[in-house]
Amino acid sequence: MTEQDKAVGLRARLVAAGVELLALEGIHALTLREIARQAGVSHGAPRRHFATHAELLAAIAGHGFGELATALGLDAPGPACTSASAARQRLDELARGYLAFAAEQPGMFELMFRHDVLEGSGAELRRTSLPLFEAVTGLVAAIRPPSDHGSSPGAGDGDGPPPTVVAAALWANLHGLAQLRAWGSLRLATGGDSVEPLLRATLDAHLGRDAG
Amino acid sequence: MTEQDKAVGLRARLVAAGVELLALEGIHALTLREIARQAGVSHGAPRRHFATHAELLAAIAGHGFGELATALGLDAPGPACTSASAARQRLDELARGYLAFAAEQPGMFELMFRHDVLEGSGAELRRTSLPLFEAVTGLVAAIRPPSDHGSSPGAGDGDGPPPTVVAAALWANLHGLAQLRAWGSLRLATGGDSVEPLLRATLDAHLGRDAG
DNA sequence: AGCGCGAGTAGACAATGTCTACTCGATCTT
DNA sequence: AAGATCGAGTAGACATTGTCTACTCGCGCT
Repeated sequence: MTEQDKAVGLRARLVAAGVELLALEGIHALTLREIARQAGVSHGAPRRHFATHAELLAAIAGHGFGELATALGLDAPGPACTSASAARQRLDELARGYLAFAAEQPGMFELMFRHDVLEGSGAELRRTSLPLFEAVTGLVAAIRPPSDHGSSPGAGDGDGPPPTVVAAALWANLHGLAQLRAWGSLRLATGGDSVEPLLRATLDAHLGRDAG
Repeated sequence: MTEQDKAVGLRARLVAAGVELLALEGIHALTLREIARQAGVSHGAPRRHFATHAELLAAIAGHGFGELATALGLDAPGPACTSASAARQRLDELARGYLAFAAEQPGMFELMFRHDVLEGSGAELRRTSLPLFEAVTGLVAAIRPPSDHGSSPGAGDGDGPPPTVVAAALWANLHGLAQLRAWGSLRLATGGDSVEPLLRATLDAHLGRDAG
């Protein structure tokens, strides 16, 4: 609405208006016309920058992925976390940050993983979550290094699955926790709505119980 | 459309039309008027049975929960699964059934966990998933019985979290796997789109690696 | 027989996404 | 420097949607 807003271009202004609207009113308020209204332009203006409504929503979701990456500290490369305990602690931070983001910005979190609304633009957005997954994989590998002591792979109670698999399973677990909490199922299941014991059980299950 | 359809009442016919439409066209086709069209009535007819569009969608989702319970064999009480290995095998079945349902009926799975569209009716629907959770909890308890050998709680590498927490974490993990696979993220993360290794890693992580 | 009422119909209304015609101001050409 | 060009935003039309409000019809009841 201000002069500075006008300077940044309508595209960014529309995304900003959508983000604000999403946080304030929820996902149902993200109509094309309402976003245009909030940005102070006519309902036909967004079409110059986004071919369709879904593209605008995808841009808003993209902003959310950027915010998530920032909240998790994935913008800067950061220290390598060589020691296992440091990696474990970093994974604790990442997991808590992920759940906190989902809890504090439920509308944005929901939009980010609504593939029906993102449609074609979903593929590119999915790539945005790749750095997060790679970071988790690296940390998992730091905790459980690929032991090269020559045993045959997959024989009995060996080293367990490779870090990629552990990281994906852990990520899915975190995502499920966030989703079910947003849905209110955890309150029903465990009585309280605290995710803390569930988060601890999840991390312990996938990464081992040794460190905290 | 047939005479028998008319006999079962419009309410059930609308739900059936919605289920069929959801499986065939996806969630975007579930408009009130399209469902009414599919059921062969005017667009005002559903209002006699469902006060609002969301209520009709909630009824369709409820049908989905029933189908899921049937697919998982939760309608009949079934044998108690006293032995740990039998319980573990049953959990394998449940997990695979859950993922299979999400994969085979993606539209229904998505609708079932879209709390924004279920609105007020969500609370009742959430209760529908309670039997599933209780079954998982019981099986987890059968695998890891509450050891009463008197050690102080939470002291070091003891018995781990109670079955309720393990069951909830495992359920969240399965749900996250289903969700991320539906979203297409697993293909990006692990290369292949097979959930089998992820499922195995998940079960092993939460239930221990001893049995298969 | 007359009446009431449940159930479905038809139309109206506001709101939405998309499309098209148009306007206006800046930039570029000759 | 005057006129053409084009990007960017406006305004209106159109089909579709959810909801609301008469209205109609058929069945059972007193």
